[in-house]
Amino acid sequence: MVKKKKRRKQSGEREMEKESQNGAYVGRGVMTEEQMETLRKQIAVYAVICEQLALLHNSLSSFHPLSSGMNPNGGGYFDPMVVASSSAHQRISTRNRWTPTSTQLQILESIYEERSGTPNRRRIREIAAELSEHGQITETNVYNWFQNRRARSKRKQTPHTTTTDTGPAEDAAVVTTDEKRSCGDSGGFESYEHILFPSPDLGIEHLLSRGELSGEFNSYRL
Amino acid sequence: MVKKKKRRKQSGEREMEKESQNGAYVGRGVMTEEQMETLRKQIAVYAVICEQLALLHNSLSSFHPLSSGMNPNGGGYFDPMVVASSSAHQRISTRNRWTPTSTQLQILESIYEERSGTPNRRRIREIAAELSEHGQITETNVYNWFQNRRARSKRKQTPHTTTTDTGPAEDAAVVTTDEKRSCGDSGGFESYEHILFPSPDLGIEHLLSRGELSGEFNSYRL
DNA sequence: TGGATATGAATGAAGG
DNA sequence: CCTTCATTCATATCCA
Repeated sequence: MVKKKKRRKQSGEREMEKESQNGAYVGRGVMTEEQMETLRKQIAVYAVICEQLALLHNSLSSFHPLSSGMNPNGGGYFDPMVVASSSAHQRISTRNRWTPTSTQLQILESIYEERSGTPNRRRIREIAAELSEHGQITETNVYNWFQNRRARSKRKQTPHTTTTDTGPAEDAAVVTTDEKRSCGDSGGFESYEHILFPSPDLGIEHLLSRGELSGEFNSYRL
Repeated sequence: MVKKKKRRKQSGEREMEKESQNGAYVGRGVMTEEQMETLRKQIAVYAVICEQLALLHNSLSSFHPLSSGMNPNGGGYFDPMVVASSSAHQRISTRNRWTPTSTQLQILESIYEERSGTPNRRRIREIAAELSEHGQITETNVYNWFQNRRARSKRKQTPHTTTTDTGPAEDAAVVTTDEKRSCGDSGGFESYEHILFPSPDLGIEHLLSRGELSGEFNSYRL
């Protein structure tokens, strides 16, 4: 998904091989200053965009006013009940529900896509190891995630319109039942090809606009 | 061969100007293929980072994906959402959520009472079929309704003493890091700090590779 | 008009 | 794997 502009390299990596416009001959493997400048610009642009996104993100994600504390592991929070009172009791520990970070989710999704079926134990281990780079996670989490993911995506049932729709303009619709939820992105390397050389002047809004990124999915169950 | 330099700069525009490490001398204004490759990687990294941030941002911001998942049923009333189906993508900012009609609600309640147990799938189907006579509804709706009904009635007995009440030991929690649903945010920003400014030199494989796949599935069981 | 509450839906985890 | 529960999110609705 994530349809990027079809524009491919606007800084021809190609032409750099064929000629040298600054006069000095350069063999394959070098590029002109101009070309280099273009690349530099692109990097700068990305840097800026990243920065902006980061700022934007920060401003948007405000912390919750009356939230209770979280445990340092980042995986859960304090339990609302039993706090004071009781004797030496394991403070935290109560209910720590793991929540994947967006990065983790993306990775999980991409893995999920490449092959159906729940990964075996070894694979789970690997995945967990990899994901731990992006946040707190355990093998059980990974296991559960795949179980749930699979089970839930399987409910695609026809929303059996149940007739009586009174639907005057009810278009065919027919839920596509793509069930691939957001971020599907092919976690492959090839996926970055499209975005390798986008127009440097694209702005933040451009990046954010492809927001709906959902392949779609909803209504699971039965 | 990628030596992991500890470099931190966000755009290595400098070094590409200074030397040619592949031996071939190149005048100012050109760069070796290797250097160019480095730049290209950096760009790719930024592209990916931007993408990640964008995704992250989307997941955090209030509106979320869900494009056409739910079948257009507005229950008793219509929900103001886009119409023109011809246009491919438009902003579906409002999620339409099912709302039982009063008739449906009555039926649901009565069913709920007669058998507090959980209706199984078959039962759900029947109920949905019946209720569809009184308005749009899906099995999922019925399922969710019972789920929620049961869960909430059960929770009625536990007056959540959360906040609001001068919680004596409440605020003791002290925020260490906020995680929760918001994935990162506030202090959590550090959680994806590693993808924000990874070492440009090797960030790519870290960010993009995961297509190694392998294996077959066997028993996993944790 | 903004907060409090009700409620549909999403999802991690537990049981079987 | 499938079902169920518990918790949480996002909205709709209400009220002052």
